Amino acid sequence: MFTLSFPDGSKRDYDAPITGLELANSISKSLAKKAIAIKRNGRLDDLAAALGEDCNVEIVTRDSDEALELIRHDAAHIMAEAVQTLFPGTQVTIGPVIENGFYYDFAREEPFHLEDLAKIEAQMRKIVQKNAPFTLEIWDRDEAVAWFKERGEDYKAELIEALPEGEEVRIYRQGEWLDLCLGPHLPSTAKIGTSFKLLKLAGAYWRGDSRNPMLQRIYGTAWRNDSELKTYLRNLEEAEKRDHRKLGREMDLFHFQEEGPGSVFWHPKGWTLFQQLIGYMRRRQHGAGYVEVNSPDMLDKSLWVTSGHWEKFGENMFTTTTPDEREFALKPMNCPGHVQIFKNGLKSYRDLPMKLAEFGKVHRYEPSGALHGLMRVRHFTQDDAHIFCAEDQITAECVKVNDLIISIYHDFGFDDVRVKFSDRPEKRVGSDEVWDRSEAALKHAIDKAGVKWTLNPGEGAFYGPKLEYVLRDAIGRDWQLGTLQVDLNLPGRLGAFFITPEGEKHTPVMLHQANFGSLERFAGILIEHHAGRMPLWLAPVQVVVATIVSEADDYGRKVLEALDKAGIRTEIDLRNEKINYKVREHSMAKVPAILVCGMREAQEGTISVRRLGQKYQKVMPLAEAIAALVAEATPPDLRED
RNA sequence: GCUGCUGUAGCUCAGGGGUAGAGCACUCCCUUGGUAAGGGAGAGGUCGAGUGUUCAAAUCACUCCAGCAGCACCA
Repeated sequence: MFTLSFPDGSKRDYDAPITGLELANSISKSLAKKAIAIKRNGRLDDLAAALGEDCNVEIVTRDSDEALELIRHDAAHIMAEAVQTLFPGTQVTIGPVIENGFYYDFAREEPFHLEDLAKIEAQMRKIVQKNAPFTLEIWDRDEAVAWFKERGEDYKAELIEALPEGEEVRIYRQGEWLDLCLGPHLPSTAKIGTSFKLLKLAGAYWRGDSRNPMLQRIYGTAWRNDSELKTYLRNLEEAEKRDHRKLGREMDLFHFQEEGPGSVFWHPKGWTLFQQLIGYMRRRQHGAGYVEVNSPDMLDKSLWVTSGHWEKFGENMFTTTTPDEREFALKPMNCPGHVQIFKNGLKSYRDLPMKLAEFGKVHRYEPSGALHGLMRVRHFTQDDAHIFCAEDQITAECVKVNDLIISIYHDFGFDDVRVKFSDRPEKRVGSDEVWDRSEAALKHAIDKAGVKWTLNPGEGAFYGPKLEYVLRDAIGRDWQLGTLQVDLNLPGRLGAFFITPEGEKHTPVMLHQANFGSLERFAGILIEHHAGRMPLWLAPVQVVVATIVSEADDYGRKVLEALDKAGIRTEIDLRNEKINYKVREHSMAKVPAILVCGMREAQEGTISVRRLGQKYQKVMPLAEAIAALVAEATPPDLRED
């Protein structure tokens, strides 16, 4: 006898094993109809799975969140069957569920074409209509390998061979077709519904390793119903409108051109935004005890060899040979330069922690396929800083850095920052003992700071473990912004030391930190976050004064002058156009405030304020309007409240 | 870097073996109009670059460059 416990707290005893479907049926016919899987002690399983022991059990219906995962998983299987039906000889590899959808990687000589997606989708709909049941079979490992090999499915055979010893070989059959799979699955193909769509084609390396052959990946999305699918597709379209590359062009912020791949041409408006970011960061750094420095853009190659950068990143550095045949490299980082500044002149323990900050333009020859608007460029400005300290100061300094970064992001409206902890990579400098210490120190610090983090194994910098502060762009892609790294290696390699109270030479620890990270990338993220509608303090043009009739132009100029004096970035529109036209144009240009004046305002000394996104305007005395704008345009770190 | 796709006017895009088209933007003229497009006229392109096929290439083929999506990479 065994007992099943249900979500509502009730319990029932059973003498013989019972399947999920039987259980659902025993509760109610309607539940059985909606049931698509069970959850046993919190883990999903097939509806056909037998329950024979004490456990908590829950019937999963199609309305649940778990259903989405199952639908997408099944859709991947169905897509694989469809592809193999239409393109015999194609090998299947893996096909997992991802956020908002699924993909499957195929091995096939001939490339798929975009037009093929519609055919595959049509075939999928046929398979759905057949309503073939998904059934689980446990196969003998050797037989399974032989079976797949016989059919030319070398990748699947490899996957089975790679299964840990003692693990079952689970095969799910759907009609004629079958696949190796952990499951669980829906009861049958029709249960996935018809709300799916194949979206894109791409290449992807077998097992994620660029030394392996490239497979062909087909991405799809699947939802519970058409309205969910429609909403998702519409959101995708909306997100594309926020793309900073598109907005950058429309708002005249920056551009790229063929001669400078991965290099930004900042236009006056974009550069204004950029300068606001720098100004803000300078204030924050100053307030936190940093001093700003500037180090050379180009340094002798030997320095990069000593630091270890050459060994790891030599191929990604821009170099130049001078007429006297010295080889120089454009700096890909500021740290070696900052170490030189630290080394210049004897440093005492009294100087620690020493915090050097720089807005340095760094140059990295990024692979062509990695370039992406402002997010990934070959020349970018790092707001990076290096804290030289003693080992017993690491924790306290890291906690301060973390607090600073979080507070900075908060000022920009980013409250959902994710933090990843990346530990030692394969290719690294320094002994394991040093790595043990630096990883432990950083971990200790973030835990002390009370930050939630996830582990990113093996993704640390070559000289030390790192925290990555990650934000998401409009289309859901993640980008690293800030970082904090504990480095017990470079200072020693570059010969930095300080004098201890005992009068001994000691190697300092270096904390690498970047708050914005890349200013270019941060600007890109900001633009997407606000869909171009920047908060007043950041907007390149904060106010446009627009006159209704040319008799009001003189008054308009006075308004401009007053705003200028108040430090508001203002433009004036005296063109011979109707006010509708001017309002439309500046609204589309995402100017936060349009100050309109006609003869009425000129006579009364007022102004009509129209804020971006609002349908109505407010007429108020000029001085009052300016005061309100000045208050709002104050950067968050300078506000009184 | 790899796979697939794309490259025509400032922007968005149509066209397609017989030496180029639309809308918006731009310039000029008329219009002085009260909160998201007043009217008219005009100007603007070696069709990404190179090579080849052809009587003829923006159109076809190849190479390169750049961009887009994804993968790999990201100090």
